[in-house]
Order: sequence, then C-alpha cells, then structure tokens
Amino acid sequence: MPELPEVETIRRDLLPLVKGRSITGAWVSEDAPRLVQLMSREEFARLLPGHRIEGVSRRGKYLVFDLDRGMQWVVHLRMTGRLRHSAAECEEDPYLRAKFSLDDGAWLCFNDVRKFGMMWLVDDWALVHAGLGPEPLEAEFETAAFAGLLKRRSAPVKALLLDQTVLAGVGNIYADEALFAAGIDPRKAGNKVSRPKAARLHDAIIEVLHEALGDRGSSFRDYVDGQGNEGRHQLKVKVYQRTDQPCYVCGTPIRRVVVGGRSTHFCPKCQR
DNA sequence: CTTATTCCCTGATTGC
DNA sequence: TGCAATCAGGGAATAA
Repeated sequence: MPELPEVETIRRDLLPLVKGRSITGAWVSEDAPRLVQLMSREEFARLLPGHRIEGVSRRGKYLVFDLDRGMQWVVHLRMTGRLRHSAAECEEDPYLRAKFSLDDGAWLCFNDVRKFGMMWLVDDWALVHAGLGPEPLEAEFETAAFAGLLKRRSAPVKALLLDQTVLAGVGNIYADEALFAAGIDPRKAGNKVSRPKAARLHDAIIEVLHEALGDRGSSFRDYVDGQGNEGRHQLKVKVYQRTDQPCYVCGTPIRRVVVGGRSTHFCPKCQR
C-alpha cells in the first residue's frame, strides 16, 4: 500500500540511479492489459525507448519520470505495485508486469501481484492528476483552507482524508494514524470537527507523514523501496492493524470499523 | 454538486 | 488437512 511516504522514498532512491540515463528498451507483459493508460501497451513500449530521464518527481501517490522533449512517464503503484532498480536484468518473477533497460546496463523492474498499477506516457501530465488536492508536506497545505473544506462536507472525516481531491497522498495507514494523533473519531462528520481539532488534524497529518518518511515507509504487505528493501514504520504504528490490541496511551483495545468502505482502526477512548 | 457502493485482482487469512 | 468464503485496498465508475 504505497502512500506518500512510500512513493517519496522510492523517488529519492531512484533519482540518483536513473537521472541522466536514457531508456534503451521497454517491455510490458500481455498479462497486464490495464497497466498502460491512454495508449496500447505496444505503442507505449515503442515510444518510451530513446527518451532520457532528466528527473524524478512526485505528486500525491504518483511517481513521475520527467523525460526529455517535454514528456512524462507517470507511474501509480496502487495496491501491490513495486518499482525497483536492478543493476542487472530483472530477476525471474511471475508477477513481473513490465521492465525497462537503461543505457548503463541497469533495469527498472515493475512487479504487481494484483495488477492495479497504472502507467502513462504523456506530454502534459497535468491531465492525469487534474483535481488532486494540495501536497501535505508543502506550504500549499494550509490549516485554514483544510479546516474550511472539512466544514463544508458531511462525509466521515476518515473518508475525507482518503479523498485525493481534499489532499494528495494520504491512504488508509496514515489516515488512521493521523486521526489517532489528533484524537478524532474517524466516523465523525467533517462538518462536526471543531476548528481547533481540524487544526490539530492538519498538523498531525504532516507529523505522521514526516515520521513515516524518516522510517522509509511502512511495509505491511507488499511495499518495498527502490532497491527492494522494506520500510520500518510498520513497527511504529499506533492503531493501524492493531485491532483488539491495547492502546499505547490508555490501554483500551483498538477497535476496527468500516468507514468509507475501508477498514478503520481507532482507540474509542482517545478518539471522540 | 454530494455521498455510498461496486468493481478490479489475487495471495493470505479465516471458518467450518 | 482441505476447500470455500472473506479480506486487503486505491481509485475509477456507477448509483442515488
């Protein structure tokens, strides 16, 4: 489940390894019919080689390879996608959905068990991410605007944190963790969250994402970084997937409910 | 416009 | 132990 900290870790890993490299070959498995968006996988594999990678950036959970001639190669890992740098050919793997050779002999290997991952080759990637909300770790994520947005919505605050148009990059793990840190019941309607609580949630989101980034992300199931190594933050979560285990603050068993169609973990005593 | 639900996909987990 | 049902979840599509 790569969210902002995981995608950012991959970006930082890959940047020095691929910057300045040219793509010499591309292969997409015919068993991944939905991987390439907006064009056929054949066209994608034909058009990508020859491009030079000038940088690697990120927007929300989207990883973006900035190419020459104004093109962008955009990757979304969704649930189980992994994008790894390999000094040699990608190893044999039944879930390898695509691979890309570079001009220094290295490869980028895209592995995705559940085939939810997506890629685009575009010349105006704003079209792909149109409507994404602010970047939570940038100054554009403002307390007042965030609190105002919550005030205008009646959906559960947890569902709003998962809405990428509200803010970009938060998924199920960090939504639960931020709500715990702010002491807010995830089921509470956005417009019932007080201004001070909304401000606290705003700060908690930033803090939780920063901490997870420092731990190179959370590896609960499938996530690995750009070199194939696990993160460490799964060892430090306070509520996510801790159903029935005691709250670290008050000892009350952590509860699991479904909010916005997603499993949600919270402390019924610390979060009201 | 909003919110809620379904779908995609397959390995891991749970229940009998 | 075996096998079917359920779970996991990001985001698009659909329904209301």
